Amino acid sequence: MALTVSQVARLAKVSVRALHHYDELGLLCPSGRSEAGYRLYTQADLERLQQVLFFRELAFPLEEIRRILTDSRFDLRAALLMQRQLLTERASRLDALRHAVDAALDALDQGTTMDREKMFEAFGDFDPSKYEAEVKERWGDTEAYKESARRTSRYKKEDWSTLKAEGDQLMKALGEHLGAGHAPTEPKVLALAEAHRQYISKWFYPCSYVIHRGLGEMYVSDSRFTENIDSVKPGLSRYLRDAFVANAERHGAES
Amino acid sequence: MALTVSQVARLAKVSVRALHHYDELGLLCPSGRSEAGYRLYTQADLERLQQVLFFRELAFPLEEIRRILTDSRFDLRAALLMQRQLLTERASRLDALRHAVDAALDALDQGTTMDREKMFEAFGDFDPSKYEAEVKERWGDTEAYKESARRTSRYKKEDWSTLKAEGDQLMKALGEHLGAGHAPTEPKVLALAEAHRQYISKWFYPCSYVIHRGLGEMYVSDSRFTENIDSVKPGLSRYLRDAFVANAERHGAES
DNA sequence: GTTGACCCTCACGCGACGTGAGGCCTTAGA
DNA sequence: TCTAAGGCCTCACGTCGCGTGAGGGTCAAC
Repeated sequence: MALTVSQVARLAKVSVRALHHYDELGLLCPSGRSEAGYRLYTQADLERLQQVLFFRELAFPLEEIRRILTDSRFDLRAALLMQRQLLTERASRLDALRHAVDAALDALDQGTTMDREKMFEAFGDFDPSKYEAEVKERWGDTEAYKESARRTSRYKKEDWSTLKAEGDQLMKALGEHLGAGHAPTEPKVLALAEAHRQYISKWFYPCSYVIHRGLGEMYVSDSRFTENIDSVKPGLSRYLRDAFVANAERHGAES
Repeated sequence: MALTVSQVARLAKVSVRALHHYDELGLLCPSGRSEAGYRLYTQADLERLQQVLFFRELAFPLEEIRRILTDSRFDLRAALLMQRQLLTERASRLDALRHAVDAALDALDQGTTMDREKMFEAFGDFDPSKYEAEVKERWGDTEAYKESARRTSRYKKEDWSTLKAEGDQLMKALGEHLGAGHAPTEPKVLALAEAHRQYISKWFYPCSYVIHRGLGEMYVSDSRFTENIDSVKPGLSRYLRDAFVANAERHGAES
């Protein structure tokens, strides 16, 4: 019942070369080899390949996919729920792009010039896959992770829009405080840090002060987050970290 | 009013390096340079960048984007309509992927094994961007191209599903004739070739016998099409070409 | 004048394969 | 049994679209 490499390639709509590559990487190794050295794939291999392809579709780097699938804590159901969530987010982004095209068409029809910010607002990424995978890895908080996946899997486009608007609003407000020279420990700033923690609790998972503080540390220590957040306002990631730390301290979270 | 490279990068959510790269490629060259050699971008440059990013989002290779935008026949409105269409197709595909995830979740919940074909059916590409761009380039039939873009821009998800099902059905039927050893010139096969021509006329643009014959030639001469079509049944692309040629000849199309 | 942010060109490297070379294996048909 | 076609293997160079860093010049505010 084993399949050879070309049979799998045809079935899964990937190239033979890709399957070789995945074998080399240890991402998807065939369960067996014929006496001639031919790769032989089983049903379990196919199931693993499906997971690989879902994650690949969601732009996860192959090495990261390998790590996720190899992790002893890997849970297929949780993975599928997360993948579903991320596909939903992708669809939402495609919608935004379509609206951007419509706006460009309108501008063209009316002979007007599009606002610069509006021209590009649908591009760029807040890629939740990076966020979620990192949370999972950094804190090993499987319950929080699962809760997040469970909760967001039910979100519709409108939910994602609301969620994103709310998050962007918080970031913007914090960026303005930074720009105005307010210290991250000022009450107004701490109130926003608290609002951010509650935003996470509301939309993703229960976010304790300890976790929230860790999130702030991660914003600074991981350049992917730093870059994304600092695109709102240079220095914002550090500012958030400081505010989250101060917020956690005033609520008695242990160091 | 000119913008420097970092201002544009921030606005458009791309990297400075990407903008350098696009300049090198001749894809997006700044309209000016300061005395110090700094790149200076204008509003027109921003508009071109928006087009670049739309096409990039749709996975067009950069060299191809450059060719399209540089083409004297480039029409912004037609491009936007096509981009809109392709984004719709992408959204449709995301939907299919989401259904695939749901199917995997169901199978997991019920402890069953997914059908192999179903496991992977949402993966792989019939990428219309390749098709449309090639049509535009090969035949320079701008009217047909525009008609196609105009028509399909109004299609909804259901339309795309119907369209795709119909196309797949035709391919499958032709593949079965190939498998059964029927010559491409047999009446039954020619009837399917005619149905295919009408399918194109119905869903995309008026497809003359000359154009249809050219489409068949393209299926054979361009490995991207050959591979895709031959994945249905090996040798199908050549078979289609022969059937389309014969169909055109029986309808008096000039050689 | 100094400093920090910005800019330039140059160039190596990465990830995910595509492509082709050279040669062994399998199967069906003569 | 032999042959031919299609399949498989490993090896390795190359492509595309940048990321990253080096070395050095420019600009504006203090």
